Amino acid sequence: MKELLYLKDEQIKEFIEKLFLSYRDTFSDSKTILNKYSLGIAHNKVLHILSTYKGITIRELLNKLKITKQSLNRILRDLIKIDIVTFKKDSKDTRVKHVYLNEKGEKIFYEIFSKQKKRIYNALLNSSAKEVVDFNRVLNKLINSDERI
Amino acid sequence: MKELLYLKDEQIKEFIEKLFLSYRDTFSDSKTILNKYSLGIAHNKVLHILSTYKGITIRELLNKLKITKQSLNRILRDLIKIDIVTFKKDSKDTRVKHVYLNEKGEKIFYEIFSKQKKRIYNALLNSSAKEVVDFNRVLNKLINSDERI
DNA sequence: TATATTATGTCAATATAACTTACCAATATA
DNA sequence: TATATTGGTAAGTTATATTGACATAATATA
Repeated sequence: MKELLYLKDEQIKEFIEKLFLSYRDTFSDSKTILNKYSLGIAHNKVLHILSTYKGITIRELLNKLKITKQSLNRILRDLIKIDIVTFKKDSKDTRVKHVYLNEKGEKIFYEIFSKQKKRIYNALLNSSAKEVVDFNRVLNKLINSDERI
Repeated sequence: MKELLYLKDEQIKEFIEKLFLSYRDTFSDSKTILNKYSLGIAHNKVLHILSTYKGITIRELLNKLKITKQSLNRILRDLIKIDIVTFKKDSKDTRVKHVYLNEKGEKIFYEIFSKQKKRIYNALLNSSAKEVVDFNRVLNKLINSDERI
């Protein structure tokens, strides 16, 4: 049994503020690169997911991003225009489309990611392995309150 | 000296994804209440800061939020319209305005906060005190890369 | 005292990222 | 065959933010 934890509202407010700041700053770190390719944060998020979940379907993308397919389509059209994504029909269910980054896409994403990486890398490098494990554990509890793919 | 930590890109990507999810979900938890008062996430953030930093000045608000004063003014106008903020001139420098939530404002913010609180509360309550401390420590390192007020 | 700077407010135009509503086609499944 | 699922698209709208310009009042400084 874990020891009891007494939580004041002020502490919880602090955590909410910090979650916002860590998100905001992590996604603003990459702005210079995004501007270079006329992309925005919305594209950053899609590229991130495409890089992690290779061959993800449109439906799964929508479930992860929790945006409408009209919004996603705007983003995908931009990515198609600059030729950094490819699609492949599912072999069994031909309605389903799998999305991939092509070589150019992987390169551009890595450029973006390198910027975002620094903040995380520095924070984790200045932490102990135990701290990182605990950080990850609490983070998982924060996001696993509701279901994901 | 802390033990060496080996970090793969995939692990860092995971952390970036989780930071996004924890932020997004925490700030979508309060949507029902915000809708009730015709407010949005931008208002939520300002109310949060006003609740934590009572009597904050406009300049400090701008520095915390990192938005333009035009954007902040739109938000403040809405808060004035529904009569939940008050202002007080600084006694020494009368250019400076201090912003406060009034009683109605504190009430509405608490309604909003109560929704957001649940996610954090549940995550932290299911964690040990040590885990929470480590979580906080890493979070601080993530956001203290650049200066704030 | 004259000038510069700071704090705040406002107008207009624009950008980004999302939304709602509606409709369509192809395919899969009960 | 009827219904559900996967994906695409169009029109119009909303929320949040931007840039640039201009204004006022108060304070700081040369």
